Amino acid sequence: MSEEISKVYQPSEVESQWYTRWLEASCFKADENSDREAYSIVIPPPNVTGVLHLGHVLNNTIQDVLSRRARMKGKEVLWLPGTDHAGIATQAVVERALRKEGTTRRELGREAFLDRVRQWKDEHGGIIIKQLKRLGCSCDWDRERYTQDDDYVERVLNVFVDLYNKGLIYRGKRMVNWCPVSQTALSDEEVIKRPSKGSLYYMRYEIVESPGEFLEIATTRPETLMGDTGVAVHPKDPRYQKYLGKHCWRPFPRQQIPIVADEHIDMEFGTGVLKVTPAHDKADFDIGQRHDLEVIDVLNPDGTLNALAGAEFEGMDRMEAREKAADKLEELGLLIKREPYENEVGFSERANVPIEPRLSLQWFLRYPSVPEATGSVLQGDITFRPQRWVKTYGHWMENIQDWCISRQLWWGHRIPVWYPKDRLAEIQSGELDEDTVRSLIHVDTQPPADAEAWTQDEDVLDTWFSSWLWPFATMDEDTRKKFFPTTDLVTGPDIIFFWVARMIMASYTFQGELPFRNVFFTSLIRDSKGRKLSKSLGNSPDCLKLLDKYGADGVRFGLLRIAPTGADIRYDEDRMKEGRNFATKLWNAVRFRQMQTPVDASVTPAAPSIYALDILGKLDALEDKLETAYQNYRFNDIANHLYEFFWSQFCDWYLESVKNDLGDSADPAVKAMTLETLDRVYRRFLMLLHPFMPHLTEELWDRLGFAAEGQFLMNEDLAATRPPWDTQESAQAQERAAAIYEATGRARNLKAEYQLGANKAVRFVLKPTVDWVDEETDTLALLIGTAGIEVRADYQPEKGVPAAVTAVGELYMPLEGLIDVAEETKRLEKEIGKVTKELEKTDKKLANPNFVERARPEIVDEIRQRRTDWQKRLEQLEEMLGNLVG
RNA sequence: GCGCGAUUAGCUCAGGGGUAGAGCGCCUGCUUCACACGCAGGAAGUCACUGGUUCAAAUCCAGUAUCGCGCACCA
Repeated sequence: MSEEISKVYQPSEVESQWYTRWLEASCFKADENSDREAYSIVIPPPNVTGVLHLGHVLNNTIQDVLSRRARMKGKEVLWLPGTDHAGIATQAVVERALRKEGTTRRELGREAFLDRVRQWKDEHGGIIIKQLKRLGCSCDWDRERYTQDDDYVERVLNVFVDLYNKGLIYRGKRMVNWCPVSQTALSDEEVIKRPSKGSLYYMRYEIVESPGEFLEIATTRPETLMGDTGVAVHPKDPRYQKYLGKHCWRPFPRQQIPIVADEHIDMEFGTGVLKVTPAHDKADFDIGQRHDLEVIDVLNPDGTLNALAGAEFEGMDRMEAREKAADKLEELGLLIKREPYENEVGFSERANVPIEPRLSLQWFLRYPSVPEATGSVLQGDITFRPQRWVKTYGHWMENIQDWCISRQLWWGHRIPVWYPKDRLAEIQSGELDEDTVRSLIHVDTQPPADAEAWTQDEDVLDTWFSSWLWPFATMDEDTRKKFFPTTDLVTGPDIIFFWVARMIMASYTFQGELPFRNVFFTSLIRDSKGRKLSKSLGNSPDCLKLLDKYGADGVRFGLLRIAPTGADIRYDEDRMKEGRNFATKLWNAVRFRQMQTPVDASVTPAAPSIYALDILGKLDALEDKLETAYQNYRFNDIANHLYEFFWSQFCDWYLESVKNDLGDSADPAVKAMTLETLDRVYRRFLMLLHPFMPHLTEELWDRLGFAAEGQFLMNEDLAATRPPWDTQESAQAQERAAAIYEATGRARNLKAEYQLGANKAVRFVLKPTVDWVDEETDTLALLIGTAGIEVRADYQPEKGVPAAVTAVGELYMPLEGLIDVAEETKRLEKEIGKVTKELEKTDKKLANPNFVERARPEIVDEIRQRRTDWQKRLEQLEEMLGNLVG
C-alpha cells in the first residue's frame, strides 16, 4: 500500500510477466481426459512465415475472448494453434530472394530449392506465433501443428489416394486459370475480377469466297488473333446469314478460317461477330469443341508469344504484343478503330497480373459430400454469423465446379502419383482415355517398389488441399474424441469458399460429421478513408508498434469495441487510444481502492446504502447483458457494456458517492459496508473483463489480494460466485439513487450556467417532493460539490433565485449577487418551452381515440404516466415563473 | 445482368414500431486529495428519397438514388 504506484498503467511491465506465469502454470493446456464439457477452436493457421497484421489481431483476440470466457464458464478448453506452409506465397518470396542473387529455382534444382525454402522457414517462421503470444492468446502451444508435419503430410496424401480410389480425383486436359508469373494453374477462387481499362479494337477480316467483302470484328485481345481458328456469329443474325459456311482470311499468319454459327454469340455486342481463339479463352474453347476447330496455342507459359505467333512476335510479352498486333492491322488497313473500353479482367490474386486461360493437363477433384455440406448450413446445424453468409455459401455450393488441385510449384505436398517412364510421353500428351491412364499409373502414399522405372508427378497440391483437413487432421484420436467437432470457428468471409466450405465437405467425408457448430465471420478492416488495408498502400498499421504503444490489452479492447456486427469495420488508431485510456481508468480506480484502509473484519458492516444496492444491481444487470451478448457473438456490445458500466456507472457515480464514507471520520460500519461493496464490484468486474483485458485484470486481481495461493484470475469460475439478490429492495434503491443522480445533474447544470466552478461550495435549498430525501442530502451535496443542502418545505425564495425542478423536489441556489430576474425568467421559459412541447406530444396521443382503443394497454398507461409527469413538472416551473414575475 | 449489404450528430458507428443513442471531435469551465490517458457542463440529427401498412414508422413493406461486396464466359 505504501509503494508509489504510477498514475498510468504501464503494460510493458505487466503483460509479458503474466503471460510467462500462465505458461509456467500450464493454464492453456487442454486435457482430453477431463470430465468438463468440451469447448474447442482450431486457429485459422496463418502463413508460417507471415507477420501479424490487424486482421490477425482482431481474429485471434476474438478467439481468445471465446476461449477465456469458456474456461471461466467451467469448460475444458482446447484452442489449437498452428501454421500453414502457404505454397505459392512462400515459394514466391524465396524465388524473389533467389532472383536477387541472380539465380532461379530451376538452376538450383528441386531438392536444393526445397532446402532453401526450409531454411528460410527456419529463419523467418514462428515470428507470428511469438506475436500471437504477445497478444495474450491462450492457445495450447504444446499442440501447435504445421501443415508440413510428417503425420499431417501423411494424412494429406492418404486423402488424395482415397479420393482417387473413389474416382473423385481425376486428371484431365482442361482450360485452367494460368498465372504467367507464378507459372502455375490456379483454382477459380484464386482469380479476382477487376475492372480494367483497355481498348476495344474493331478490325476486319476479308471473306475468302467474296474478295472485297469484310466481316467486322470487335476484340479486346488482338494479340491472340494468330491463334484464331474460326469466326462465329449468332445463327439467327440476319446480317451474316449469307456468310455461314464460308471462310475468311486470318491476316497473320495468313490462313483461311471457317465462319460458324453459335448460340453463344451476343448479337448486341460489338459487331455481333466473335473471333474464336480456342487456346486462349474458355468460351472460345467450348465453341471450338462444338465446331471441331483447331487449337493453336500462341503463348508460352510465362505470357510471352511463341513461334506460332510469327517471328516478329516471338518472345514478346502479351501486353506489348497487343499494341503491336493492332499496329500491324492498321498497317494492313484492317483496323477500323480503337475504342476506350473497360471490362472485368481476372487477375492472379498472388502475383497481381491478368491470368491467362490455358489448356493444360491438371488434377481435379469432384467435391465429395456436397449435399451434406450444403444442408448442414442451410438447415442450421452449422450456424453462420452474420447469417447472411448462408445465402452466399448456398449459392456457391449449388454451382460448385470441380477443383483444380494441382500446382506447378515445388513447395508443398507433392502429388503421390508415379508414371512408368516408358509410357510417360503418352500419358503426358493427355490423349489417352481415363481408364487407360488409371491402369498405367501408380497412386499411393508410397512409391512403387521398382522406383527407378517410374517418375513421380512434378506437381504439388494446392495449399487448401491440406488446410481443408485442418479441424481434424490436427488432432489424434483421443483428442478428437473429446474436442471434435469443434465449437467455434472464427475467420474472414473472404475465405468462405477457399476454406470454410471445403472443411465442411472434408469433415463429412472423412469424419462423418460437421467440423464446427458455429462460424463467426469477422469483417474486412478498412482504413479511416474506407480503403482496404494493404502493404502497397502503406495504410496497414505496424501491429507491434501498436502493441508497444497501447499495450496488448488496450489494442484488444479498442478493436473489440468496433468488432464487426456485419459490415466492414474502419480502423482508426484513436480506438486503440480509447482502449489504453480505459485500461488506465481501471488502473486508477483500483489505485483509489488501494489507498483506502484494508477491511476491518471486527466491524459489522452497516446495511447497504441505496448507492451500494444500486451499483450491485447494475452489476447484476451487466452480467445478464453480457451473457446475452456472448450468446449472440456481439463482441462490440460486450465491450461497450463493460466500458459503460465501469466508467459511467461505477466511477462517475458510485465511486463519487462514497468518498465521504471512507475517510477516518466516517462511521466504521458504513466504511466497512462501503469497502465490502467496492471489493465486490472489483472482484466481479475483473472476472467479467478478463477475457477482453487478460493481463491487466490478472495484475489487478493480484494487487487487490483476490488471488488465492497458486491460483489465477483466468481460472476463476464465474458461476460459483454470483450472489443471490433481494430484487425488491434493490429496485427501490435503484429508483432512489437515480433520483439523487438526476437532481445532481440539474444542480451541476445550475452551477455551470452561473459560471460557478464545479467545486465551488454554494448554498442550496431543497423544497422536497419525496419523504426520504433527508437521509441522502449529504451524498447529494457531495455529488453536487457543495457544502450542504438545506431541506425546507416552507421555503419562500426571493425573486430571481436560480432554481430547478428535480426528481426529489424544487432546488434553489440562493446566492448573493446572483439575483437576476431577467436571466432567470429566460432560463425558466426555455425549460417551460421544452416541457410544453413534450406535454403536447402526449396530449395529442391521448386525444386520439384510435390510440386509446387500439394501442396495447401498457403503452397507453405509460403515455398517461408520462403526461402526468410532464404536467407536474410544468406546474412547478410555472409556479416558479409566477413567483418571479408576480 | 442476378444476389447481398449499407445510407442515423462534424467523423466512426450502435439501435430498431410507442421520449433519437455511444465514442471521438467541437465549445465552456476545472491542477476537486484515483485518474488531464482526467472531471463537470454544453451545442449538435427532416434517422438518404418517394409511396404504402399501422392508432403510431427512423424502425416493417415496396420502389428510387448513391456507395460497397459477391456471383455471372458479353468477346
